[in-house]
Amino acid sequence: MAEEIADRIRVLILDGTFPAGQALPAERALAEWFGVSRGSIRDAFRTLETIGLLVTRHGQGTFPQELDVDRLVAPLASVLSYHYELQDELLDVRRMFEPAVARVAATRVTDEDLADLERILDAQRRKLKTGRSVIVEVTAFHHVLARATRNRVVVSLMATLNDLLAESRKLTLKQKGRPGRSILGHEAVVAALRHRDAGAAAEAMREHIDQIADLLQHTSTPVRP
Amino acid sequence: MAEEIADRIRVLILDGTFPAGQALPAERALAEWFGVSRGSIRDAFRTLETIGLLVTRHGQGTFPQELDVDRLVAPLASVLSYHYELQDELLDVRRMFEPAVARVAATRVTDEDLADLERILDAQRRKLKTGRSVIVEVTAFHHVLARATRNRVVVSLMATLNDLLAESRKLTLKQKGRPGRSILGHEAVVAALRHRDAGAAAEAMREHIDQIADLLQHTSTPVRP
DNA sequence: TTCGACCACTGGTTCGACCACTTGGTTCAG
DNA sequence: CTGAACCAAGTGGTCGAACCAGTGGTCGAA
Repeated sequence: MAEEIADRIRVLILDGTFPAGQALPAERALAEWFGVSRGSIRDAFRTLETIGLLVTRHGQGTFPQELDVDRLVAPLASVLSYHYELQDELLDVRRMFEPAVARVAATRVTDEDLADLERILDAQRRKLKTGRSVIVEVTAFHHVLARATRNRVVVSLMATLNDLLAESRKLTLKQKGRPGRSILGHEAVVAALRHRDAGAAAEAMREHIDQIADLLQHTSTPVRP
Repeated sequence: MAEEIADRIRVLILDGTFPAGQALPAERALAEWFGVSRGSIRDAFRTLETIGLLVTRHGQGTFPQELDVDRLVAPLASVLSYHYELQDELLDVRRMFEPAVARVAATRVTDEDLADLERILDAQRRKLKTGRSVIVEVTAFHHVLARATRNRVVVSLMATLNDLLAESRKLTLKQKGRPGRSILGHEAVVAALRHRDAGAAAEAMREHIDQIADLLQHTSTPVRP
């Protein structure tokens, strides 16, 4: 079966027989090697491609892909984003998760991280004055915060949550006075980080998320596109 | 391209044109309908299959799959499990996440959940007396706890973490006196849940995880297989 | 009615051919 | 010698036809 081929190729990639950056044998060669048809090889390649283990380049070959945690959760995001009934649960998760992230970030944050966060807040303030959307800044803020934990899995999970919550953000950030309140929450978090105060950071983030959750609860559910 | 076909089919599934439980048109029919070859349809099917949106049954047809969050993160787990250097970071994540899970679980736990938890602890105690491995019970404990949050995303994330941490569990649970201490932590959590005491539940879980982290820190890193 | 053979579907696989793209060498005009 | 244009070989992308292998219904004989 093609599934078995996929498994065998996966093992060969992960054990280093096929190093990243170097093209795999051609589809035709692999077909002959495994004693199956080229179609089966292609089926296997499609599977490995969608889980982010391979990338094919027309005319050049098929290449093993470096581990990229972000890409691994991307399919999750793409599918879940169609299921709006999960949005509440995702916010729930974020409410459980982000205060802890802020707490850890406070113990590991670097001056560079703080500078980045300040820059983001500055940009956010400028956009607020002209009434432009601050979704980009809000998302970036949470990303840098996750990065400050020095934990790749945290960064990845946060990226997923950010993607999935983009929809609800569009909603909350449109509301009167909401963007202003959002930046207050962020500023409180940054202040806590600057003092490396883990408890205060977690508390500030908790309040921030609670505010958002509160707003969402008082908002009609988003219309389907 | 096959990728475009996959997108179009995905939309048709998610908007209900192809309801779950009812077979899609045959590959040959879809090929003609979209004006592409059967191979391209099959390529698209493989992609949609690996992200858990389709399931094919030989001789019967191809069926849209009900949303199953577990299946969505399964590829993540399968790949990450090959990268042992992420284990520390994963424990880190768990330490951020599980106390919050326990906190929320305390507010939503049902009597059935509590009964299940008690049953698991009983089994764990029995196995302890005979010195058998309690990995299954430990894993089940965290699963039921996640279930008690009534949040499918939490259950899914916890399942992933559980899978990924199975390796390190084998290590810690082998140590002298460790299984006994593990059940003490679990009992404290259940006691807090029984009183619907969110703060105590979170605190108990925090202590429990800290103990595990402590043990892992004093343990040589696992050998690569 | 019951059972078995058959048939019409389904996906699974194979093969051969051609197209599209990339690369690197070759050729030829300057 | 230089540079541009060309060409050929290799790659993945696509196509079509054929056959294999399961599934479920139909039909007919017992």
